[in-house]
Amino acid sequence: MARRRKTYHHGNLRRALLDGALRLVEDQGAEALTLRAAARRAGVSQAAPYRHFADKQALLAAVAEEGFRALTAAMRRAAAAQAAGALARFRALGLAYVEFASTHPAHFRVMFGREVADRSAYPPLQAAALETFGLLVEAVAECQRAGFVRAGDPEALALSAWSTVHGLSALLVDGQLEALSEKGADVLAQGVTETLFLGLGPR
Amino acid sequence: MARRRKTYHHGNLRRALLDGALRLVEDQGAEALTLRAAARRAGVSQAAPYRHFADKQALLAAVAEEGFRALTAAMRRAAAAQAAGALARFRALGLAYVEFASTHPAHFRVMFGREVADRSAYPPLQAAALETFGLLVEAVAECQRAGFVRAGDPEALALSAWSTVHGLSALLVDGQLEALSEKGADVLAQGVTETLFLGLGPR
DNA sequence: CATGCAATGTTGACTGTGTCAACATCTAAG
DNA sequence: CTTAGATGTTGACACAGTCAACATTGCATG
Repeated sequence: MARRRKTYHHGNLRRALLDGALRLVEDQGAEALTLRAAARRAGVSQAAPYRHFADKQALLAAVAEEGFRALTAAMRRAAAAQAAGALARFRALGLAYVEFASTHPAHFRVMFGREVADRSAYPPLQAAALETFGLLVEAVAECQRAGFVRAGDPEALALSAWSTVHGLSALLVDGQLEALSEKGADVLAQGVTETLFLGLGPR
Repeated sequence: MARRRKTYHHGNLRRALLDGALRLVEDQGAEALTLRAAARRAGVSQAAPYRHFADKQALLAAVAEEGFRALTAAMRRAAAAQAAGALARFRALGLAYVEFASTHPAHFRVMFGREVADRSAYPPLQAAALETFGLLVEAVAECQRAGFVRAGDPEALALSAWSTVHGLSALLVDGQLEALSEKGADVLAQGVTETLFLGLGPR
């Protein structure tokens, strides 16, 4: 990698930087993501990234944004694989969330961590995150119509769901459960969503 | 502050560094915590901290440990203020957890984040974290005896509770809910724990 | 009490990072 | 073509973590 390029201009440096950044995060963790390292991977000088990203945070924001897109896609895929009804689809969303987190812990951390200090400065990031949450809200509404979830503000109920799966994901990703349980992420997710659905169900 | 000290030796540099670190984190966030800044605050040279902490992670681990102790204390206090029964005490634990997080977001992030990469290298940290989780397990068991929580492995059920309150806390602390809701942390916590208790309750 | 060792601080240096200004090169619009 | 903007490069600065070499001091032991 980092092979010499022939032309002075790169051609698509922005994309190359992003790809390099994504690989750095996935392979070596968020702290390995450095502007200079990304530049090196793209075979470009240390200052070149500044033509495409205002600063390191902007690059991180882009990485986070891609993460939300990938997460949303994975959740959609998982739900689509369930023809068996609204509740099954809802559950699939939650399990996919946890699975994404445990499969891509470093990426997950960039998506939610504070490396990107002010989210509102990156509207595309915010939009991508909101779309993910939207999946949950829709699923709640659908389950309400099907009688699997009790009446109430769908957003508020979806927040319960989000908190549950996000909490488990965060604890997993941050290694907080290593000392506590041998069980795999999927088993834990099953257990936790079980309680969640009992709580969301009609009385 | 950072006043000149008279003696060559500081007297209690370790404690002073920890206090400085805590203040830095609380006042300016985790990224402001730098070994050099902590040293400055203690009125000591840049390399002095290395006599008391192997590296930056060790200092962060100590900060995290203090955080868990403070969190545990706050939860105990909140539960003790509820004479009204097992379920009320359990709820108080959860609300105190979320309140701690939203009151000390930066500290909370150090406690759970990955700045401290390998927790198992810091047994006191792990112990402090385990004690916090222990509060939840005990509360679950107590609630089971009182008939407020269904039968089942207390640890597994406590993990549901932990996931829920931790998830909400993480989302709050990371600013993920700012674009979503005007409600205060306490209101959100009420709503989320409501669903949680419905899910944990006897069928 | 003297002394010498281990603990504790200090200095100065090295590497790596984010960032910027000044400069070089290329691309495409007129 | 020409030339202005876009895109890369070089060199520098400040600051961080960390280490080796050195200075100072408190304390246990003789």
